[in-house]
Amino acid sequence: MSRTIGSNGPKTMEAIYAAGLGLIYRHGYAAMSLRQLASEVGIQPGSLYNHIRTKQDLLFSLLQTHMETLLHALNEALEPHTTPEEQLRAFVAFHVNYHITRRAEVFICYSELRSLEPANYEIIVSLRRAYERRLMMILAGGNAEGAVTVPDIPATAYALLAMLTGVCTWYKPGGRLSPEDLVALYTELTVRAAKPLPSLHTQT
Amino acid sequence: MSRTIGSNGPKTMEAIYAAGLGLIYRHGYAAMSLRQLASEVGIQPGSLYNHIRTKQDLLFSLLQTHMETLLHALNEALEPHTTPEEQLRAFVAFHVNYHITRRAEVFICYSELRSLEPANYEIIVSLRRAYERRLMMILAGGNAEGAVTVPDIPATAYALLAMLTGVCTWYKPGGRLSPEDLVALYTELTVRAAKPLPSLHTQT
Amino acid sequence: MSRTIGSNGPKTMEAIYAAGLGLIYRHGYAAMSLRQLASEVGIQPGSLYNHIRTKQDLLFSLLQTHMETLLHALNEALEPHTTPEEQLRAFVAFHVNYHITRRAEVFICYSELRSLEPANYEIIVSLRRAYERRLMMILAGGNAEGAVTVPDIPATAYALLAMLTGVCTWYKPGGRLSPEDLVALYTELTVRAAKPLPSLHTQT
Amino acid sequence: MSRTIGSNGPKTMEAIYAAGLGLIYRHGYAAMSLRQLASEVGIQPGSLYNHIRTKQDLLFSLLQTHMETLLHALNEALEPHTTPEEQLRAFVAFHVNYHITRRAEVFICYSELRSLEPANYEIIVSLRRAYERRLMMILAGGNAEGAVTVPDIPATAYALLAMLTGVCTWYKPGGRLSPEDLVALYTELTVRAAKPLPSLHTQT
DNA sequence: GATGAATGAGCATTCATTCAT
DNA sequence: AATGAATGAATGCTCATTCAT
Repeated sequence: MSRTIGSNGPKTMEAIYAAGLGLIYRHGYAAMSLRQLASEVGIQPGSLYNHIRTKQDLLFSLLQTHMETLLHALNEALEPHTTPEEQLRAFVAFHVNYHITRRAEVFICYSELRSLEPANYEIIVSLRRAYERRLMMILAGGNAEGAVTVPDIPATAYALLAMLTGVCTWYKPGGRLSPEDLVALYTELTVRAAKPLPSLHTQT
Repeated sequence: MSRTIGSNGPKTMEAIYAAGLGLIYRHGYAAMSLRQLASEVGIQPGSLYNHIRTKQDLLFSLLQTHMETLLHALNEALEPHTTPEEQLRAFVAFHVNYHITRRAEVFICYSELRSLEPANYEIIVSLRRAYERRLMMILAGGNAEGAVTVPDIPATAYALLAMLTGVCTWYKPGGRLSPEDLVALYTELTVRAAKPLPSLHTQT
Repeated sequence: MSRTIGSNGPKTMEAIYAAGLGLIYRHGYAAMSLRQLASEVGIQPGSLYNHIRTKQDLLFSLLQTHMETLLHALNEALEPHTTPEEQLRAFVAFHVNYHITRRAEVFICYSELRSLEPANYEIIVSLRRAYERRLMMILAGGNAEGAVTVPDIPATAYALLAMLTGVCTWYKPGGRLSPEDLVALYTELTVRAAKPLPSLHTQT
Repeated sequence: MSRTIGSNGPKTMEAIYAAGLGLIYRHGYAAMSLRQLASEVGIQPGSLYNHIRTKQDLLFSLLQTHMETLLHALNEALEPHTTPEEQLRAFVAFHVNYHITRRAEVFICYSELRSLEPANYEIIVSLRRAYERRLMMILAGGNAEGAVTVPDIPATAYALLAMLTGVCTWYKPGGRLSPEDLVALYTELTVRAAKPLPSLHTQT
């Protein structure tokens, strides 16, 4: 009803990204219609195309921005740490904190990979591999020093990442456990899993 | 003019479920069209309605059948075991084996919950909670006995389930690691995570 | 309002072709909307797709059917005739008669060539070349015998075809001139143009 | 932010007409979008409206300018000639030369008549009728003097015009035949068609 | 004179579903 | 149990046009 008039440029763009992120998170890319999106933003469907090229492009931008921000933030978080165990703890703390504050981005970055066209898929997947490699290198460093001992580095990395990322699916802000609790919990589980049980090894 | 070849009779139903499972797994429920499904089955779209009531019904049947089969199989797998650690190992072995052989069912059972209508959603989620409770009870039993010591039972259960279920997303049959290797690996990681690091506790 | 129900197969198909032909003739391919077409046929827009694959396909089918029918009919019309002048007269009579009874088909076959996708374009253009070649061969036969003398066979053929086809743009059934009058007129003009002016040649 | 480069000032108008002519010629009025046009001109779609009132107006201006220029040029070309045969030859030479140098204008002036709104249509069609009347009056003058003898003046005029105008559809600059060749060819064909075959008439 | 963001209508096409046969 | 033709709503996207800046 209330007709907005005149240039509204960058605000509209941000609103589209924000609303698009939420809709894809809640309903999925295929199930989100651009009419819904436009209506949440408060413009007509056709007007979306002053800001995005296609629906696919919106998804790709969302994922790419997220992955690049994530990688950059990870690098900053790991920088000060030198020993494998410190790095592992820093990784867990960073991952959990980042993932519970950006649940939507993280979630769609896993769930909507299949909605990407092949060329876009390759780009996002290679960014994700770079992220996974950081964890693998930490584990490898630990294995080398003996501070950390994991059975199979890639498989363990995938297992730990799945565990840590899973927090997104059940964490709700304001719930029983605070972010700090979660970081403590996941750090404990990860560090345990990454170290051999001394008794077992002593006995062997 | 007359009867076109294609699947017929009771086989059609099975073919619809099998093709539907694959399509939802690969493309997602919203992105799968009943025309695609019919064409994979070898019938006309209208003919689907001799076998299913609606698209939603097909999804629900797939998930419900999966969850009930899963729960039943879990009960059988846990039955012979009595101590918490044995039960935990049995749970991991069962979960990993089952999940890597039914990757599609397992995957859509997580990813397509949001595509369920509210009534159907409640039914599936409560089945899933029953499954999760089994793990929580094992952990609780372990904590009670001291054989296993986890910081927060529900949170640990979710973390472990996420880790174990994650195997579906990267396991490919015929890959570097055999199912037995995976069971061994995940058992090791789970048991480590579920037991305190003696050094820590000795020192405290 | 009045809902037509049940199978109406081949009739609908014919109605789509007939209405499509008329709409493309009157408004042009680009300016014809499938909504218009559906409404002329008396069905919903989506129902068109039970009969045609795409809008482009409809255009192509119309043109291809026309060109193949035209070529076939020309062959029949020319068959009984043997001398170049007889063949030329038969060609003119056939062309004029056919073109004033199928004005729409003929018109769109010229005007909508540019609306065809490349692959379809090639097919239609090669059919049209086959038609033009028939006239060129008649002229060549005449030149050889001396019964007919034209300056440049391809250019003359194009000129005559343009002249003869032009009848479509101004002929209206029931007008001042009957089809027979037109055939007589165009035959006279064509035969005159195809024969040298004796005076000119005597003098040279 | 500030002023974008691109065409500016009075040149923009010319660029719009030139690009519009080419686009309508190649794709047709309905199939040409103002976005395409703007992009060829190097401005934004909205900026077009500083120069044209509507898309329809652009088409009308193009056709009106063409027709008025054409009529004026014809008058100049015919002025020096007095006998019907001289006038007929002058008409053919003018028409062919003009049409092969302004193929686009000529083509759209026939093909896009139907895209004109009724009021605009009437104006253009009446200009075209004035052009056709010039040829009819030449033929009538010839018939009166006996120098030229055609069966039915309007029909013959339409036939000849169609033949002469057809040159646009197949002439390509730099092809096998030069403009002079074409003028000679079309003059020959026209003069032949406009004169009776003496032999026929002697025998009758 | 140009921009960029907006509108509202319209586009070709696809969808889940129905139903007479 | 299957078909094929239909529906009506929805899809992503494009259109000519407007207008504050």
